[in-house]
Amino acid sequence: MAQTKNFRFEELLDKHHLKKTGARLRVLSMMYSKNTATSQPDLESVMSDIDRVTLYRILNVFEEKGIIHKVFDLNGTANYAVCHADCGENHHHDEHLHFNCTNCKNVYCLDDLHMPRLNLPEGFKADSFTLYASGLCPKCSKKNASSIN
Amino acid sequence: MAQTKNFRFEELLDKHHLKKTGARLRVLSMMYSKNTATSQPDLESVMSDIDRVTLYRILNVFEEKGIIHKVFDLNGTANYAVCHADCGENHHHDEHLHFNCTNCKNVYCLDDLHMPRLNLPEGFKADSFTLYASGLCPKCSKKNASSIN
DNA sequence: AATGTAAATGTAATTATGTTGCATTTATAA
DNA sequence: TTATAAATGCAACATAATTACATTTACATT
Ligand SMILES: [Mn+2]
Ligand SMILES: [Mn+2]
Ligand SMILES: [Zn+2]
Ligand SMILES: [Zn+2]
Repeated sequence: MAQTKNFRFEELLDKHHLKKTGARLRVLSMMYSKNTATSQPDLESVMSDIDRVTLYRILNVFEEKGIIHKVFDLNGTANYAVCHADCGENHHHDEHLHFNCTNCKNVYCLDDLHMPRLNLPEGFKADSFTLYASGLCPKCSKKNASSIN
Repeated sequence: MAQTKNFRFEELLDKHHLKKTGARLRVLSMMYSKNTATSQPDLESVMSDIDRVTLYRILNVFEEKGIIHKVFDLNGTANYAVCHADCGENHHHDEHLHFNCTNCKNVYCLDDLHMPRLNLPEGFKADSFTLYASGLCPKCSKKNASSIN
């Protein structure tokens, strides 16, 4: 039931010493219910009753706490996805592939795809990597195959 | 001398059937003179006499023609860099590492670093990849090492 | 249960980024 | 030289994001 479901997010907010407000619970609920990232514009239109500034502040504090991470899609639009790795306050470890479907515009975090180790040119000291790919997601490539026009 | 230098860019514009205008030559000259990408805000402030809209249009047409490519840095800011691969009209092949220095904010295109082949989960059909890394560039890591406070 | 307070939200204003439509200018082909 | 398509400039608009400050609310403490 809905109550049990929300309890999980209340615990999460508690853990990070954040007050349990309706807006925060709704943002968490929405982001955790999908297997793709959520764009800022989508969040804004879905939660149009919540003030835009509040939304930005919620997203920022969630990112700081390591609850979500930001990823820009091919158009430079900010998208947000829940962190699965052991992310925490100012410690993000979201080194996975971000797949951007050119058809449905969804951004998928492909966590299980471990980052290939590579040796940078002399002098460069990397502390984080992100891999981007674009193309067709499973749903869209299937649709595409059936509609051979 | 300056005349010889500019001749190279005039040829480039010719090749792509673009008119040789002062604004375009200046943009080319600036981007080719650096070994890092140039941010849109930087371009705008350096070329403040050129209209903002004109600048956007120049960048867009250069990108379409395969002269430059766009890359978003860690803050989602648009940066532009010259294409070295065999890019052309609507054919980009800039599948290299983009290194974003967290200190000087410069974006480096590390062309020689070829993309590692990786197998995506069932159903995903990728047609382009980009690898991002962030950390310290050679200059900044050197500076950092000497100033142990 | 009442209350004090820091945290969170709302509101208004401002800045940055990017686009569109239209008038004017200019590069260049003829 | 001239005609014209291409390029630029300008005004208006749209969206994204931030800042400052006033108000409300969650929640710890009494
Ligand atoms: Mn991700
Ligand atoms: Mn590049
Ligand atoms: Zn798709
Ligand atoms: Zn640097």
